[in-house]
Amino acid sequence: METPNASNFLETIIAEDLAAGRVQTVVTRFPPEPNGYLHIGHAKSISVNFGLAETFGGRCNLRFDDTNPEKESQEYIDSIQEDVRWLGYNWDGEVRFASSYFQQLYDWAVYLVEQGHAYVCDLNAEQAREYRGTLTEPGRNSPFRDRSVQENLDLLARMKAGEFAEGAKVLRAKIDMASPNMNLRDPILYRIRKVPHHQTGDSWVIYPTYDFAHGQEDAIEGITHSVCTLEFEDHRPLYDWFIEHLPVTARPRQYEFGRLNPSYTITSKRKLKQLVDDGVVAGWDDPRMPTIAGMRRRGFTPAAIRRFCKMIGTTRSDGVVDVAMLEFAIREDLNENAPRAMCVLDPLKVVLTDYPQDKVEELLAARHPSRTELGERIVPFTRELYIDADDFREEANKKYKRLVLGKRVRLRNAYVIEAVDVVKDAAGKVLEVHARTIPDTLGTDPADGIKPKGVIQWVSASLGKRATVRLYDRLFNHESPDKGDRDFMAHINPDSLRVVEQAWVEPALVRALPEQGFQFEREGYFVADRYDHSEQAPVFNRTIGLRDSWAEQGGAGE
RNA sequence: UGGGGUGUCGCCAAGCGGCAAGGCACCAGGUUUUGAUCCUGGCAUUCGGAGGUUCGAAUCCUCCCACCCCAGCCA
Repeated sequence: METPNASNFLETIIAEDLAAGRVQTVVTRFPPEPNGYLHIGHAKSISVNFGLAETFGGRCNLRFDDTNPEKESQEYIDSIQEDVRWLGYNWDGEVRFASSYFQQLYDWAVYLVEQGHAYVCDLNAEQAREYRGTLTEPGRNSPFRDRSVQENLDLLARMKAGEFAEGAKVLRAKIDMASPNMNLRDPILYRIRKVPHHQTGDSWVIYPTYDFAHGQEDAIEGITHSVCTLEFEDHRPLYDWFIEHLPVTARPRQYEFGRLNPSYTITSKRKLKQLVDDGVVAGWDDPRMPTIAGMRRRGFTPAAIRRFCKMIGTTRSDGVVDVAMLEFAIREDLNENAPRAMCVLDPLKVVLTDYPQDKVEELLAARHPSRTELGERIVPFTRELYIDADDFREEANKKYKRLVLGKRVRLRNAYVIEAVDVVKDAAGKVLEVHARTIPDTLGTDPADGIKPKGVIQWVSASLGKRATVRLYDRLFNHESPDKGDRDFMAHINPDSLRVVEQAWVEPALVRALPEQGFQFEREGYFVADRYDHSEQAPVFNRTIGLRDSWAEQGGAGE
């Protein structure tokens, strides 16, 4: 068998395990807790886990790590499955739930008690913290640590039966209160929570902790490589301890990689939830959110997200990835695949005084500049048009390549025109531009040799359609909005959303399907809103602007 | 001041003792009916620092420094 070309440390490990015969088939899992929507950081984890299975011809499970019913809900379970599928991944078999292993987990807890490896502790949370010691001082043994097996068995059964109040008792592993690794100072296995569970209803009043559940879930499912993020590294000795002390039939191994931290972004479910709850954004799927659902609504494609995840690599170092890389990924995809169209965001009327009043020419325009197979669309040309106010100036220096009074410009996919006059209001504001069309300039330069310097987009004033365009920008104006103890709420970008209620788009655009993406030439990439767009009331979201070296040079400021 | 990690170009990242890949960003040209795309070229005598081993070190050894994670009955 050919050894796959290892391109990251996990692939190297797996390739060696396969080569050494330690595992026959690679089985990984993506194990989200259903307590929030998936975000870009999860996309990386999904890419890593499903990607590993794919690379080595193995399997990847989707398992909900639902051991804490208080924070979880069906809404999250549904959204997570939808997001994973949307990203283009298929999990092996049915969706799994940690909760479906509750009985097995409980039986193993009983086993540990029988072996003298676990005990019921009556310390309350505060006392437990005191007994635990600190990072530099060892903890002290709980006064309940030496209860008899018989008493522990009885107490555990009564915990399960609901005889005790929440917080009154916990089940703990008997390991080492002096361990320098805090996770080994008699960790808690079960706590009492008298709340119904979204999957198991009220059949349980005690729930296993992450530490007692995760590795065993992996063992039950035959996971060979349990991949998680760096902060769980200290938990690995405990993960291994349970596997070694329990009669499990498989031997999963945990490996950790560095989580994704994109700049100008937060990826904490708690904080994202706060943005939603405080109304800073319209919901988990607000296009400004770094959630999968939000990015989807923003116009990102699964391919671009997957590409980005591959691009950033998988390592054990933990840093901040420039969002510019994510932006590159979506631009690359959309540049290649999005049909072109014309949209005017800040309309300024242009009247072609030499063009017949009722004449309409149905011009043909390529859907894509290089992919001719995408065909053409019809764009109506009329006497009155809209161009962007920013594309006209009464006077300008030679660096300005748009329409200037007395000068020419190419109307994209149409004629070259020359501005001959302006109409202003009392305050001197330009209301409309009068221009003339240069004859025979469709698809060719002017016969007189005076070539226009630039090209601008336009929309027929009489046949174009009105549309709502939402211009999104990054949600935070700080590169690391929540690093350290920074208050991320103080770094919200107040201009993260600008709604243009009366943009003009070429008529064909109103028939766009929801979620269809376009490049509005010279503006950026846009998508018909997944929920709000309709032919009668078109709504487009800006996914990302075009690269703009003109603006970068300060051109916009001239 | 305990334990566990990580340090290669502004950012991500290859490299695993033989003479510093690649991508993003940036800069300079060229093409262009999108100031986009595309194309070309530039961008680490140096790998957190200091010693040491070696003919040879980003790669091995020693010490030091910086940053991240851990004291939830969260995951």
